[in-house]
Amino acid sequence: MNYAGMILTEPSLSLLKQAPLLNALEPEQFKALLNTATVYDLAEGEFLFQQGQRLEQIFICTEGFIKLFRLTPNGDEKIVEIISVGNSFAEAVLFLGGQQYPVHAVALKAAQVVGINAAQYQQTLRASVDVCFNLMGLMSKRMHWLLTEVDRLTLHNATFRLLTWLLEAPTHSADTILLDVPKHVLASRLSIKPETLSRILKRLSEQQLIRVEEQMIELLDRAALQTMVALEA
Amino acid sequence: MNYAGMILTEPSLSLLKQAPLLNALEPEQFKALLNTATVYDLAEGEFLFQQGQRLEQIFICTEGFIKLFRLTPNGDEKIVEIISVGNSFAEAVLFLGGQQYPVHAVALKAAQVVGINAAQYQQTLRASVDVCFNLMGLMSKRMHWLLTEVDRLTLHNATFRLLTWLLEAPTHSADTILLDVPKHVLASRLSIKPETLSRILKRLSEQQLIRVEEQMIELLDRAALQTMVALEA
DNA sequence: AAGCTTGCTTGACTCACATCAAGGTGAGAA
DNA sequence: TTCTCACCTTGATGTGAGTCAAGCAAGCTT
Repeated sequence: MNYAGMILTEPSLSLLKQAPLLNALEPEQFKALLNTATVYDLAEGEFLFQQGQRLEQIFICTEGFIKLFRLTPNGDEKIVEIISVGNSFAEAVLFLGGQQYPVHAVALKAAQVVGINAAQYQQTLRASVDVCFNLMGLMSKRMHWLLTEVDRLTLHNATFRLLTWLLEAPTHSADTILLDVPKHVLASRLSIKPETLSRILKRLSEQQLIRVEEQMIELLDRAALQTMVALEA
Repeated sequence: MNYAGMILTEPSLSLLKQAPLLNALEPEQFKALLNTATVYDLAEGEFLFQQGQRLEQIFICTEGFIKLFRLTPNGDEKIVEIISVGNSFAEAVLFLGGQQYPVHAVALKAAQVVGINAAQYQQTLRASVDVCFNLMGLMSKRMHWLLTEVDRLTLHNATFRLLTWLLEAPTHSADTILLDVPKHVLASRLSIKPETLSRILKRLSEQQLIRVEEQMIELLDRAALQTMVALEA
């Protein structure tokens, strides 16, 4: 953990400037925020913060992946979101007003995160309606995403959730998806057990719809998959 | 549908003024919004808008209940939220930017809704950071709620969802809950089938934890229910 | 090389909840 | 009164996905 102005490299800096949370700022405002920002370099598996913790910073990921998840006393874990480079999280701190934060945050692989003082960012918000609008747009997007998430969980089954994920996933080349996380993480993301994911992948393979090889999933018949989703959605 | 300034009764007006969306407004701003607002008097079962529709208004419920729900082609319905008097909805319009609205809205019983011009409200937002903060606070609360909703759906079973609902429900007197909607609506709200709800209620009754009579649910042992929830939560 | 660990797969079993189907009850209509 | 319709209940049966347990392969360590 170090002060941001000093140690951030150029690529990270330009990433920060582009982040929706910051991109409507005047250069001086941006600098001011950076001066009190802290940089966290996290090793794989290292916690950034824990559920229930009281936070004073909002975060922007500049390297690696951050996994946000919830935990039940019996140890069940549900991944709420995987934060990738350029995205912010924990903006809720701005309005939660002293309440505790609702998720855990841990680095999936080595990651770098910039923490921005929430109180100070609030001042910035108060100073600029444009920045407010940026943030509101962001929140509204997140809400919409959460809404469709609730949808998927209630209206649809595990296969459907996997299918929509597959069809929206960033393809490496044409119809090939390269998993950047182990399969059990994907499973949790989709709220299914690793065993079940394995079975579904197997079934889809037998139906000649996909081909799985290690970390790679190839969509053999994208059209067919799309109609499967369409029929049920 | 009529112009709001003319036909709104006094109680509805004061309700509007208290709504989080509007309560930071200057009196003139409030009046200006009202002048272009429209009032919808809906009969039971009447649609306010449909999923996929392009909206230009945000809404505040001043009477009755509005049910927000999603529909699949095969007719499955999932109630996303029940809006009661004093609450706003469809604020997402402000940031969705010409996209279609993600839910249906229909009156559960006779209801009155005030529709406020979204573009004009945006102007108001631009004019006042305080109003922005109000709205952001509102959105952040909703997001938090959605998050716990995803939680309940994935981490917990139907009985648990009913229990948490029971414990949070507005009690009529002491430990008596009076359902203001038919049971199958509650079922959908909890993402379970009416039959299953019926069975769960029966089981809890047999365990002497609750007593059900028509529209009334009495919590016979609130403490026991709370520990049940706590054990699993 | 032998042993451990981690991630993945597979099979047998279980269980919560859905589905299908058949009543029951009360309110309002004819 | 009787019909009908909406709402609710109950039983029989089906099924998707979780649980438990065993085993395999690849990559480590020592």
